[in-house]
Amino acid sequence: MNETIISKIFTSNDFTGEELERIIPAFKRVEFTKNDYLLNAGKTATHYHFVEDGYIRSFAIDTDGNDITTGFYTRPDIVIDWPSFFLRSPTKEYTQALTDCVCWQLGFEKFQELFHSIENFREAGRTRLVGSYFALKRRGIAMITDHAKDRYLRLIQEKPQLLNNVSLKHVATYLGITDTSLSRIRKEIAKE
Amino acid sequence: MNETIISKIFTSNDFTGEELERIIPAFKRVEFTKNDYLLNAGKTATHYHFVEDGYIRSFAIDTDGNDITTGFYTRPDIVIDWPSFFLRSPTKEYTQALTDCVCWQLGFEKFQELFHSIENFREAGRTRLVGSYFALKRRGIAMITDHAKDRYLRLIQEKPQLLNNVSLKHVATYLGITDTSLSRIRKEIAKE
DNA sequence: TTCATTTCTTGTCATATGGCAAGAATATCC
DNA sequence: GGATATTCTTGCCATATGACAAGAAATGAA
Repeated sequence: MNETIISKIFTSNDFTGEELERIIPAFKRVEFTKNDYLLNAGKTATHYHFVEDGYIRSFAIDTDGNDITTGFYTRPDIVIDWPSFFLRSPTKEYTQALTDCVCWQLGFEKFQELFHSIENFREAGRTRLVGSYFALKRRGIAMITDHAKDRYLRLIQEKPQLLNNVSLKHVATYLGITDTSLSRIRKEIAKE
Repeated sequence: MNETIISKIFTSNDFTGEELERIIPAFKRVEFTKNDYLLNAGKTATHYHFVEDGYIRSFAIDTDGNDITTGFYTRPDIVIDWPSFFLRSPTKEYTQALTDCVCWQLGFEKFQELFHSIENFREAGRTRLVGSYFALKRRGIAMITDHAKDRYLRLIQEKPQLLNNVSLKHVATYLGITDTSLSRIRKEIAKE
């Protein structure tokens, strides 16, 4: 039993020993170098990953050609393009390593095999997807009701190490503002 | 074979005749009166609905007590609180009829039965959920990159009849602005 | 190290949107 | 049908954020 992030995510709380013996070895360790793309717009996701180490972001290009960060991922997050992976269709988002990363990867075929034969695995997947849906909804409401400063403060509270590892311009687009505004917000917070 | 919205959603393109004979009668016709709640915050969703007629919205109450519309639904949309229904957990959103409505309802037990025994049904459900996820993501990006005016124009293009059936203050919160601003945007568009 | 590139900060000014309040229009209820 | 409540519009002013540009700082490459 190796002490990877996978064995912390799939535990005997939720799975039988036999199930774990099938699930855990199905994941393959992969490394990414800073700026590598895990997935490109136009391609169909054939794998998903759990982050063991490092920082990853997903982003979209809007109609004016601007790069908008849609998510940051770090240990022990899942990095998955749900629509692309499940609908077997080309994605419109990019997924990119922001630092050197270690991930654990699962391909679609093995996923299908586990999904169809292990009910607990199926349930865990559905739970995760619905959890992502919920998080997205919360984020949407925060975009409407909170000021950028509040969203920033919440982000650094939830992912304190993020700022040491990713550039502010990516944080800014994630928050829905420009890098200029973020710089001013940070200055204002520093003064307090 | 009655000509309901259900028999337009579940067709022989995606299901066998036998499957349809099990699925279609599982839905129950229900009516809601304007302002009825289909689901209240704090409760767990025990059903979901397809809209045959009328307008429905979902909304959340933010930390300052403001009512924020998170979605509008009309024929042939599905009205479902994904996290609550699938995770069997209390929702934080309200779902409310904005006009008198006719819907087709499916309860959790029958859903489970169909979900576990009909693979096509399972696939259709997953597709729908992932589609909702994708729509939410698009909306999030639009919130960041588009001006309220653009979001408004897109909304009336996608749901032209909406404005005849729901109040502008709900449209405003859905767009992420105040009713005052929406009023000015409409005035400006009218001038053009 | 040195040069080039990228990122971050700061200034000035423009603009989208909000807050509040008052009146007008509309819908609702008995 | 008339009273009441709700919704919508409009005016005034405040503010959060953007656009652009220039310089400072940090990072990366040779």
